[in-house]
Amino acid sequence: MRGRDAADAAAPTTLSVASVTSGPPRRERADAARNRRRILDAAGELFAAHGVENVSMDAVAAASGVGKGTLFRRFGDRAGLAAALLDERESVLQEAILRGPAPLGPGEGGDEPEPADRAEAFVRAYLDYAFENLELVRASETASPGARYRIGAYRFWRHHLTLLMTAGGHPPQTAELLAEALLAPLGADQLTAQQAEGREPAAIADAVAWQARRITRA
Amino acid sequence: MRGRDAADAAAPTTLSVASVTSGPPRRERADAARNRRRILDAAGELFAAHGVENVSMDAVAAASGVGKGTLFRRFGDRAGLAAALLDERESVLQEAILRGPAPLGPGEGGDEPEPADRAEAFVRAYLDYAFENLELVRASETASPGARYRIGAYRFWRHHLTLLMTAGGHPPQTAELLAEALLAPLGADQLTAQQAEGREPAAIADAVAWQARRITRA
DNA sequence: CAGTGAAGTGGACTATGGTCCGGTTGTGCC
DNA sequence: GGCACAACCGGACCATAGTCCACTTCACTG
Repeated sequence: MRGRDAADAAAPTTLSVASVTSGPPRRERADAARNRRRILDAAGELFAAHGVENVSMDAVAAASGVGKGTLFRRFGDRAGLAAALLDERESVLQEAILRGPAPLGPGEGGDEPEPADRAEAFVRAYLDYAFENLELVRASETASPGARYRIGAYRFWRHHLTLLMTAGGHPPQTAELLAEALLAPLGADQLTAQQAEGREPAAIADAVAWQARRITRA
Repeated sequence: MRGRDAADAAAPTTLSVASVTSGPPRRERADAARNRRRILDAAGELFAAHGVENVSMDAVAAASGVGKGTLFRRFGDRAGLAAALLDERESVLQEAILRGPAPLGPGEGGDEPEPADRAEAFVRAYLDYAFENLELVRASETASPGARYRIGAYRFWRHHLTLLMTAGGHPPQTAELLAEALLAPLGADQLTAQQAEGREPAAIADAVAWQARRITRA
């Protein structure tokens, strides 16, 4: 991609998964907006009907009544498309983390929740979200190697956990490394593999949540 | 692939990365053996010269003087080829874990090393290995989504860590989940991303090693 | 040493993600 | 209204992973 569209767009409070649907700096042309909607709608239906893995980008383009070039121009690549589809549900979670009630969010002023509690709550909330949208999340993370770490949302999760780790008593450098280490088992590929092995989401959540508590306190 | 070669082969003590180079149940035909060597040699050179990412399977086939069909028949896919190339160095590590001196291995009979010490030693040894062969390991893990978890070696690492976790006092179910969670930040993709972000291998090792200790004890 | 069939071979073929660019169209400005 | 130009469009095009299968070769057997 020559990466114009997919790259620009503002930097809102919540780091959108791909910063695609948020308001662009200069208003988007009407035909472009129309095509975006069409693509998103068509992709949503196709994915729901046949499973994300089984839908080619060609198919999405065809079903949207749009050329392949347009599709890629708007979303960059397969991961970008998946990310855009995820965007809305994901920012709900981000919102809850930033401003929601404790322990997931900071809660009302006064009684600060424990970092370990917040970390555990985050892990559980994230896993709920991820398992509910597993195919899509996976597509957004594994389209190309390293895609996961480039997504805006990853930065958000990492930043959040880094803050919690710091609050837990870790020095800044270490905090970020630990945040990353804690995020690793939440990768969609890992979750998919575990699920394929017959592991229950609840069991996974328990294990990672325990780990999160344990790690948070220095 | 119709998966004959890449799938069969015996199950030796050390689970080879792809069980490709170990002795097959029925002796391999001479021409096949010769081609395998050719391919491995050519691939090794090409990878070293241009970087794993920049070498297409076509190029490997051409440089080996072998048809593409042969290449894929023997190694299944890109990941399989990378795995075969890794096989030797990797089984050195496995050997050290199974029978080497403490704390990485079990040591001489008598003074059993602490599980936490062994877990830390494993993490550090594995990271040494992984960083030294990062491109290849990455290719073996990310050629197709989920490839990592299908590789024989992954099972080996997981089994080893599961044992240590159990020894650390965790119930079996949890132990395996924690092993998996601890393996996650050792994924080549993750390591590559961290490195790209300017993180030092030593710092990463310290963080994950600390985490390993912390997690091992129930 | 010839016969036999399993194992092995190679390259044409398919599928698909992603790129390119000549032509079109919407928008702000005079 | 009409001009100018950036933004946008679409589909031909390319590269590459992986599949298929008609044909060849090895190694064992009588």
